Formats: sequence, C-alpha cells, structure tokens
Amino acid sequence: MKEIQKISITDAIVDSIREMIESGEYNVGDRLPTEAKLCEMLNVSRSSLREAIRVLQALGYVQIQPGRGTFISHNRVSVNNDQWFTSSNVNFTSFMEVRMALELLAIRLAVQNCKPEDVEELKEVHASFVEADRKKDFVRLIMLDELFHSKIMAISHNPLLASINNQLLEAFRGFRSSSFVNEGVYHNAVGPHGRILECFVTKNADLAVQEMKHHLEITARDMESIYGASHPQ
Amino acid sequence: MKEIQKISITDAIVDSIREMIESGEYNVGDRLPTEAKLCEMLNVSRSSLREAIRVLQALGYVQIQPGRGTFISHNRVSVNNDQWFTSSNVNFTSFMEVRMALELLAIRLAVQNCKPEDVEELKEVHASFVEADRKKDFVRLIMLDELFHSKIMAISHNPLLASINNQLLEAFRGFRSSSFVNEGVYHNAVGPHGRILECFVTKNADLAVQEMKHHLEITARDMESIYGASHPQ
DNA sequence: CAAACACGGATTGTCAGACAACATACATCA
DNA sequence: TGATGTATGTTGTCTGACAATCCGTGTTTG
Repeated sequence: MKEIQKISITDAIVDSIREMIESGEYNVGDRLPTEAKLCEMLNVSRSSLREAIRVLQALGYVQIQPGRGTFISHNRVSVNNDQWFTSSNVNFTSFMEVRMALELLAIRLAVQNCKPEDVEELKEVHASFVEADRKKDFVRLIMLDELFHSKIMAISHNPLLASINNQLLEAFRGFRSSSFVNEGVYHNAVGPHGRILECFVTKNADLAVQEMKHHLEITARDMESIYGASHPQ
Repeated sequence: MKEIQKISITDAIVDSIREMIESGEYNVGDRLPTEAKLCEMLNVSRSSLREAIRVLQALGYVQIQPGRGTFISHNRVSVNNDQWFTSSNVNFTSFMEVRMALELLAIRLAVQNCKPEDVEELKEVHASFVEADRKKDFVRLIMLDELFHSKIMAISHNPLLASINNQLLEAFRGFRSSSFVNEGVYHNAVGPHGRILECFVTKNADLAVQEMKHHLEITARDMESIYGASHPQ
C-alpha cells in the first residue's frame, strides 16, 4: 500500500533551480551562486546539490567550470517539457482535466476511508508544509506539496488510483513544480491544504471535494498564466 | 595549446555505463549492479558514481528505484508505456472507481466537444450494438460495447484520457468481458447506451453524465454479483 | 621597467564514512 | 493459514576532508 512517492531532494533542487533560470532571475551567462551558498540558501547538503547541478548540466541548463563556477548555459535547448508535451500530443489542459478527475475521486474516498492515524500523518505533512512556507524553503515546499497530494491518494485505499497518479506525476513533473515559480503561487496552496485537512477532521467529504476542486482550479489558472496554456483547437 | 580536455570522472562514468547499455550488455528492464559493486568495478567513489547515475536518469537511460536498484529504462519515457499498473493488488472495486471517474470526465467533455460527424459515428456503433444484441452475437457484443466507450473517449479530445483508458482496458479486459458472460447483463447496456447517445443529440452534458453514472453503477453491481466483489475491508 | 614566478583565496572535483529510508524475503507466532 | 516482526540489501542524504583548478596579487628577477 506504500504507493506514496516522495519526491527526492535532488529532484526538488533541480526543479527549484530550473525555475530560477526560466523565471529570468538569472540570465544567460550569469554565474549561479557557489555550491556552498546554494546549499545554505536551499538548506540541503552538498551531495544532493551537486547531483542536481549535474542533472541540470546534462539537460543543458548550466555549464560547470571547475575552479570558476557554474554558469547559465546559452544553448538551453529543446529538452524542456513544453516540447515534449506538444510532440506527444498531450497538452496542459488534458493533463489538468485528468488530474482533476483523479484528485477529486481520491479526496472523496480518502475522507470516507481515513483512519485517525491517517489524519495525523496528513497533519504532520501539512505542518511541515506551512513551516517550509514560513521559512521560504522552496525545495521542501515543492516536495511537501507533492507529498500532501500523494498522501491523500494513499489514504483513498485505491492502489490503482495511486499508481496512475504516480505515473502521471513522474511524466509531468515539470508542470507541477513550475507552479511554484513565483512566490505567492505556492503560497496560495497553504490555505486550501489547510481547509482540506479540516475536512478530514470533520469527515465532510462533499466539502473536501469542493475545496480540492477550487484548489486545483486556482493552481491550473496560475500555471496557465505561466505556460500560456496551449488549448486544443 | 590547451586542447586536451581532461574530462571529469563523472563524465567518464556516464560514457562507460552508457556504452554498456548501448552495446546491448544490458537489456531494457535489467537491473544495473548496485552502487557498491559499480564503485568497485569502476574503481571510483560513490559520490562520483551517483552523480553519473543521476545524469543517466536525466537522459532517460535508467530509472532509479529506492531500495530496489537501478534499472535500464526504455529510452524514452512515453505516456504510452504499458507499465502503468502491475495488476498485483488492484481489485475490482478499485478498477471500477477509477473507471467511473474517467468515464464521467470523458462523457462530459465528449458531449461538449462533439461534432456532428462524431455523433453519426457513435450512432452507427450503437446500431451495430443493438443488432448484435438482437442476434445474441456475444463476441461482437463485447467488442461493440468496448468500442462505444472508446469512441466517447476519443470524442473527448483528451489524448491522455484515451491513453489511460486503453491501458486500463488492456490490463483488465478480463473484468469487462466477463460481465457479459451471463445473458441479461449485457442486455442491460442497450438502454443506457441509447439514452447516452440521445444526450449527444440534445447536447445535454449534465444528463449524459448522470446516465453514464447510472449505467456504470448497474454494470458494476452486475459484475459484483458474478465475482463476489472482494471489497476492501 | 617588465615579465616570469610564487602564493593564497575561491570554487569545483573526488573521496570516505555514517546513518536514514525503503523494499524484499524469510522466520516467527497466534 | 495469515499476520507480523526481523534481517538484509539497496538507494537517499548528510558531513567532513582534501585535491585540483582558476585567478588575482604581490614578489622576484632579468
């Protein structure tokens, strides 16, 4: 039943730095902060950070120069997710439609089936999420947001649902993490997560579905404003 | 004069392992040696090795599974991979819950997005379905029932939805076709299909969703009576 | 004076070890 | 028989240390 997929710290760092780059915070040719500073900023170990930077180099985002630093690469080419989606004919709208359907099913089942210990675990995740938000700890924020939703999938006690969701997240990770580019965007998730959690306590499934729906709609809107959401037709 | 480019150990490891994979030494799905063994084989530290493996993962060569190992990946992560579900512990209830969610999404989108020619095609399918029912042609009946639902998925114009559904059907074909073993069970589908088709004509999405929901609930009930429905808990 | 050299600080590269988190198989017990 | 705990193997993360490289600066030296 352990269908929960905890995103790795390294992956979270990759997302975090990639978003710094794509949001224009750093321009082509700029030097990233040193590994030491990035470790401090992101609150992670150097091992994890280095693995993440290696990945970014492999994806063409940065270029590492020993003894000098890490620089934003100029040839950051097509490996990004937008291309991948259009090529496989799966666009953002399709993704969010399916995700909406699965998440709403999950939240209903979860609230109906949850045990006290499930709620406790979810509370802990949310508490960490709020804490990360307060500390502006982006890396863990990304991680904990995904964990929150995965946890709900797990509590739903529908292994097929959790399995499909994991596959979706794996394939479309870029979209989700991108929703955390701007400050304020991720911040918008704190409130809804809290209200959803409240529904677990009160066992109000209908309200939980409604809250989740609203939460996802806002998330989708924020993400669309970033990606320019290529609608079909 | 500085033409000699001293490549890093990590890059060398990447090349080395990539070569192993491309030479066919390891096949898709195979597990790589453990990190410890690879370190010994290549005579490098675990840090360097891990950075290399992360790169290989980013490039799509391998897939890392915590606690299990590192596996040779299908070179492209595709939505059409048939590895979505390991039919292991997925029971009937789980299957129907997910299917319900996806079908309801599909029918809503389909009714909203359908073009006249889509409706015509669906009419033809249904006509054949009724005909097969009249003739008690079980084989064609099973086929056409599936075609009816697949057609709706297609009309929804959500390729991801259609893709997931195809894989679900493939994996759980046994469940569906078995529901038609008994006479009377398949017969119950004729009416609902007709009413759903009517909603396409009248462009009534809400009613279509309602009809589909009712249709699937009855189908699920019938199938449960056959299978003895192993409900969880 | 100018060029070569030497040095130190900053940054990335590599190594080693430890422990946590996770998954699986097996043994144990009711 | 079935559930549960345990042991073992594997990857994930953290920490510290030192090597290798680059670069600016001061020193030496012709």
